[in-house]
This record gives sequence, C-alpha cells and structure tokens, in this order.
Amino acid sequence: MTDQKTNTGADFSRTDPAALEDRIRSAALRPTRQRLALAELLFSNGNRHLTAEKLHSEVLHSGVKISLATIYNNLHQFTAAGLLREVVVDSSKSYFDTNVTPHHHFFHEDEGRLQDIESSELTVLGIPNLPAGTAISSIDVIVRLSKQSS
Amino acid sequence: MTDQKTNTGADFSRTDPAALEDRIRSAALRPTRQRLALAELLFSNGNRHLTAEKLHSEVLHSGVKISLATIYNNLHQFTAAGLLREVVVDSSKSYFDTNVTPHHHFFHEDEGRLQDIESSELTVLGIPNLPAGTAISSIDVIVRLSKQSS
DNA sequence: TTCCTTTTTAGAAACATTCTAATCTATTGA
DNA sequence: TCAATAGATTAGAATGTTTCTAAAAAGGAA
Repeated sequence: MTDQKTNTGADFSRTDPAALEDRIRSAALRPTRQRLALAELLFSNGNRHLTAEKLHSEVLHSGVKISLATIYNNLHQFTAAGLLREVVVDSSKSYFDTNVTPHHHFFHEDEGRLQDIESSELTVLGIPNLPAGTAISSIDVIVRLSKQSS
Repeated sequence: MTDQKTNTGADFSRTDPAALEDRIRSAALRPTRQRLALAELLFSNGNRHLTAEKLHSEVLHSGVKISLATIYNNLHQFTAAGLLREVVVDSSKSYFDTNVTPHHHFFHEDEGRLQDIESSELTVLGIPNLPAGTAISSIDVIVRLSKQSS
C-alpha cells in the first residue's frame, strides 16, 4: 500500500523521490528537475487544492527556478494523465485538486479555499434522464460557505 | 400573479414594457434605454443562461447601442438585486442565469450550454457538519455532460 | 429649467492563461 | 561516451475576459 494509482487522501508517497519519479514516468513524462519539484509539492503533502499562482510561489520559495508557463504546462499534463483534477469554483482562476477520486467540495468564499467532502458522505439523488446523445462526464457538488452572519 | 419577486421559469412578464420598468425600479435602478433593452432580452424570453459577450451581441443585433462595460455593470447590478444569479461552470467566462430560484444544472461541455435541473427533481443528501463559523451560501450541483462516446 | 445623482461610455488597465519560437535537457542507441 | 532527437523549459508577447477611469450624457426631483 505504498504506491497506488488512486489517491484517497493519505499522503502515501511521502517525499520519496523514487516514488515521485515513478509517478511522473507512469504518466509518460520525463522526470525533470521542475517536474520533480512540482510533484513533491503536489503529491507529498496530503490532498491539496492549488491555483497555478500559489504553486508557482511555493515552488520558487522551495528554491527551484521555474517559469509560470511551466507550471501551467505541467498542471495540464498532470491533469490529462489523471494525477490531478481541475475544480471550477471561481470564474477568475482555476484550482487543481490532488484528490482524483470522486468527491465534492466545500468552498470558503471569503478565503477562496476548497475543502473535500468525501463522496461516501454526500449523495446526489434524482438526476433526471440525460438529454439524448449525452453521457455524464462528472457530477460536481459545491457547497459554498460564507462567514456566519450573526 | 403577473408580477412576483420570484421567477420559476414561466415567462410571466412577457415583453410588457411597464412590467420590465417596474422590475428595474424595484431594484432601485433607473429604467434607462440600455437597461430596458437588457431586461427585455433577459426577462421576456423564459429562463436563460447568458454570458456577457452573448448578451452584448444580442442587444446590439436588436438595434440598441450599448457598450460592453454597461453590460457588465448591469449584469452585476441585476445580480446584486437578486434578478439574476451567476453560475460558475467555466473557468474562462461567467454565465448569468435568469432563474433565481434554487435549482441545479446540466452543463453541455462541448457546446458551453447550461440547462436547468429543478430542485424538486434533484436532492443532495448527507452534507457534513459545516466548519465552525460558516453558513451555507448556496449548494451548486453541476452534472457535466459530454457527447456519448459510442 | 436647474441641479444633482446615476448611468453610460471609450479606452486603458488588470488579470489569468495560452502561445511562440528559441534554448536547453533527458533519453536512446550507436 | 557521444551525437541525435524528441521532449521540456523559458521569456516575453499575445489573448480573452473583466474591471477601472474619468469624462460626457441622461434621469429625476424640485
């Protein structure tokens, strides 16, 4: 149980450089210095929800020189490979989630922060018949939270 | 039952200029030429899901000169007044929904088109306890649809 | 009408994201 | 080990959506 294709939340690959490299190789990508740095931040710290800009500043602070274009390239490549999932909650920027199993989200509107809701907890009932010629690509539930008013 | 604060889908104000003007006045806004043109497109054609750009091109085609800045100003003012609701489904642009009652959406990913799911049909069960100090602002369910693969 | 406020506007600016084309790097296999 | 090549990174330009600015126009009250 040290390495799996799925990621349910446990930080299973825990900074082990070889495991990170395998993960990148399994996506048919080369384990470059930049990718390893990104993978470490993304996949060795439990489930995370990050914007491109946040990831960029984290990786720069970790001492690895990397351009924003590379951040975007890799976020998209990781997403295409199923290592990340994009979550649409804000019309102005994209969030990427390291938990790629089916699940839902709380979104703290004031902080711009996402929080997982496991799909074992939350159920969606009564989806109508699908329009002809279509198939479900995903079901996204976002519970938007504001600060308590009183 | 000709005019109500809520809008469940019926096109109840049906191009009646006086009703549109009341609707604008009730939001503490002046019924300008531009606002009336926008209100007519938004509120006299059943439930609609529009982007700023789409609304702009529609209103220009209807013969009313209006700038994109005015479109944005008014979409936001109408939203603040509860006449519209913003739906976040696409990280690159905003959609505005004329149906402001609680409900959910199908999103046709290939066409960028939204379709209502009434909340009488779809139920969300098992929302976990809310984080301390927060209250639910809204619950958004988006069923993303792709073209059937086969 | 006059005055005051709101609204509209063109254009500039801001912002996230994507593109371009040049340079660099990992990998392969001789 | 090295050269060849395919893939990766990069700075900076470009794009698209949305917001801002400041000035002109229009609505409404008196």
